Amino acid sequence: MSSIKERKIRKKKEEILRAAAAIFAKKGYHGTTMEDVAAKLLMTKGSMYYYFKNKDELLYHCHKMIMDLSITKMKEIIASSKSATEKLENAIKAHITLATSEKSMFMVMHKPSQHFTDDYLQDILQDRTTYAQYFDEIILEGILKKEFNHVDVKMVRMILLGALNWTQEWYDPNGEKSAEEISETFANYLLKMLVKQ
Amino acid sequence: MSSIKERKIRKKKEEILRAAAAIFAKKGYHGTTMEDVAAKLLMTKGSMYYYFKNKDELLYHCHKMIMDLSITKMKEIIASSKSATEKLENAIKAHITLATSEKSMFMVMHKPSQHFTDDYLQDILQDRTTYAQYFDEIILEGILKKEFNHVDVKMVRMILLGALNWTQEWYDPNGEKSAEEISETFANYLLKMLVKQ
Amino acid sequence: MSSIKERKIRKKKEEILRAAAAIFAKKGYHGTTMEDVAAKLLMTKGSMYYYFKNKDELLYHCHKMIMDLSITKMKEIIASSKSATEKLENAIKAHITLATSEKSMFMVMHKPSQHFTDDYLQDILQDRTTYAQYFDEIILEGILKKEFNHVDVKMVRMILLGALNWTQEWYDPNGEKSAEEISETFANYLLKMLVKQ
Amino acid sequence: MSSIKERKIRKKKEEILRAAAAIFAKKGYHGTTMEDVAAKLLMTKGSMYYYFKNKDELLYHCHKMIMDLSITKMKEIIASSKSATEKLENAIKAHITLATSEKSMFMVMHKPSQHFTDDYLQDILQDRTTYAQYFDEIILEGILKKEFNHVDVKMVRMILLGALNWTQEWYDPNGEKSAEEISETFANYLLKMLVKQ
DNA sequence: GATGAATGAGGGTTCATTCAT
DNA sequence: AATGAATGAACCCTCATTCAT
Repeated sequence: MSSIKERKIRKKKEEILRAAAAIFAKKGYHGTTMEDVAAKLLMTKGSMYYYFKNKDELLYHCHKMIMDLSITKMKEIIASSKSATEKLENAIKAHITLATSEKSMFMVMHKPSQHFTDDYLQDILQDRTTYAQYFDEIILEGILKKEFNHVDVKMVRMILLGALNWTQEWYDPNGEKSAEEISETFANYLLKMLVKQ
Repeated sequence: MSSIKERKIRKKKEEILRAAAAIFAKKGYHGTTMEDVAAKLLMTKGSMYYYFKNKDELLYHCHKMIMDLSITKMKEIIASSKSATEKLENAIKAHITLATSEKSMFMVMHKPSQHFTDDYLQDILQDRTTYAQYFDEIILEGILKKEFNHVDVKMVRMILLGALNWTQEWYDPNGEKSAEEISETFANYLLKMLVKQ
Repeated sequence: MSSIKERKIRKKKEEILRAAAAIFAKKGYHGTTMEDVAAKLLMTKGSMYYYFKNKDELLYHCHKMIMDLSITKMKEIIASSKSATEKLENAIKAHITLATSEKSMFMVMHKPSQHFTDDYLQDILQDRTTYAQYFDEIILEGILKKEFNHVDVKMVRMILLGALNWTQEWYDPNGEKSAEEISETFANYLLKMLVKQ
Repeated sequence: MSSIKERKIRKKKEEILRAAAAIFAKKGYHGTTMEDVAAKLLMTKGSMYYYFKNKDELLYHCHKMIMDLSITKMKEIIASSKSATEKLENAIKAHITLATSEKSMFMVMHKPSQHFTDDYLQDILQDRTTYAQYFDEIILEGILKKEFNHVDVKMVRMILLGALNWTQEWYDPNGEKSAEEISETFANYLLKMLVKQ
């Protein structure tokens, strides 16, 4: 049970993470100063150290925040009683939804090995593997259920994730296509690689 | 006609760019120091300024080197008298070949807007647009020649480029699949989105 | 109304400016390192950037400090209800007093165009012009009131300022003549150029 | 007797000194790079080291060049069979002529103690003392010959030199007054301090 | 005599981090 | 909980100087 105090702190932490993510996304991790983040929050540099013990921690928790969301969502999808085709469609849509609605957080995740070493890195890579495996699972399920062709699971997953992650490089909230429409289109085209015609 | 001296200097510049790219790829642009690059070349920091007037210039010329190669290759492919299907296959293969054989250079190109401003950025973005247009051209040609389905050109191109660029995130020269095999597999799957069945 | 904190910071800034001026005067602007200044104040190089955002700023504020004093003093003199002769005497004395009591600051002002560009330079030159005009004003007043001969105002002003500024090149606090005496002597001789005999 | 070769070298050295002086005057000693000087002469940095063994030497010889001219001229004036008044007039004119015609060289001489140490500095200061003494000599002669009032020689000399040196701060070859006219005016006013009326 | 290339010592500046208040 | 001030380690870049060719 969390006290009001704890909730307040947690809320503040999240605010900080969002501000940090926004700036990391724009300027890159190294290009961002603690000052930048503090300024965006109308705090002072020093104050942030009360909530996060250093800059790495900021980045690490950004990763965690988004990976937690992603993995939770995938678990739901996997657990649903849908066809593999529908699951994959949903996974694609969920990924794009997250990549666009949480664009900054998502962008921050680029190249963790450039910023972390040791434990944090292991942890993050583990999350990524987990996430990838969910995709593999769906694809495999589709193959077994004869919904999908007999594809090279890993290769197909790489194509999927590549296409999906790339969205955050070009997606523009004010662009001509909404995230929703992009999702539809992507699911449509990408499934052509898989489903029997 | 270039004198021996000019050739020597050009060679040196290329050496420097390769060393820089390798380290940029590993540590990121901001995470790389001029010292790092110099050390890799057994030079002193100061000497590098004889060849490139600052760190930005190093990054910029890495971009140019790889974009020049990419665009040149694409021009060849476009100009060839092949079917659109074959052209797209070749483009996919060429992209993967470059992304894997020149992995470091390729990785360096991530997020130019985080590192450049103004003219350099415009120049780089222009190159990217040009490159993207070649893909569009092939796809369009395929549609007109009835080789491809009537797809949304931009969306398909985005899927293609996403999948292709993502390779450099996971491709491992010592991995179980060679770049060649990956190319084949990718071309195979990706074309399913396009060609009539 | 200034808080204690503000006063403290202002005091610190002034300390820094005085230290900087002392070293600029001895070694010249370019010959002075931020380290030099910091060392004199028992600070670290980095700390100084908390108060002044760069080395230029240090020099600029030295200029401002002394020009403000000079101009304020001149305004007083001009506003006083004395004869032009007395005003000029007072101006001469004031100038020498400042040039000797704030020797370092004064010396720093040499050749602003070698150190500044653009706005700062314009600002400084404007102050100088203002200061020069006060001298012209007094001389002109003297001429109109028939206290002075009908001299070429600008030339006489140049002679005056040249002689006065030069003092800081040779004045020695331990020398045989006090600043006071020098003032007297200078006023005495220089007025001979002007007053009717 | 100097060979053609020696003369050629001497000429080149003088060219270099003039170029150096011009840039020292504009940018200050520390603000000037060997590259700057070389570029102005269409040479390479390295080549200059054939003629002058380092940057200090460049500055030192600038000083010497102008001091030699100044002192030579003063010797002539002193040796002439003119009245003290005329000698002083000539000295004033000579000084201004040099300060304006060799503006750059003249400006270079500012604050030798900021740039030299030890022997070079002693040497330069000695030259300055010598030069100052010539002025003192003329003033003293004027007093003894009853042409001048019984003034404080050193003070008057300081006023004279101050006014004269200051000219190079404001003299503009395209200004409304020629160097010639300035000389006349200055001699006229400055002598008022000295000559009996 | 001239030069291209290299060097290395510094200098200005930035910034993550700390800590007393 | 917050902050102002200080620190020091790095980093980019400059430049006088050297030297083989």
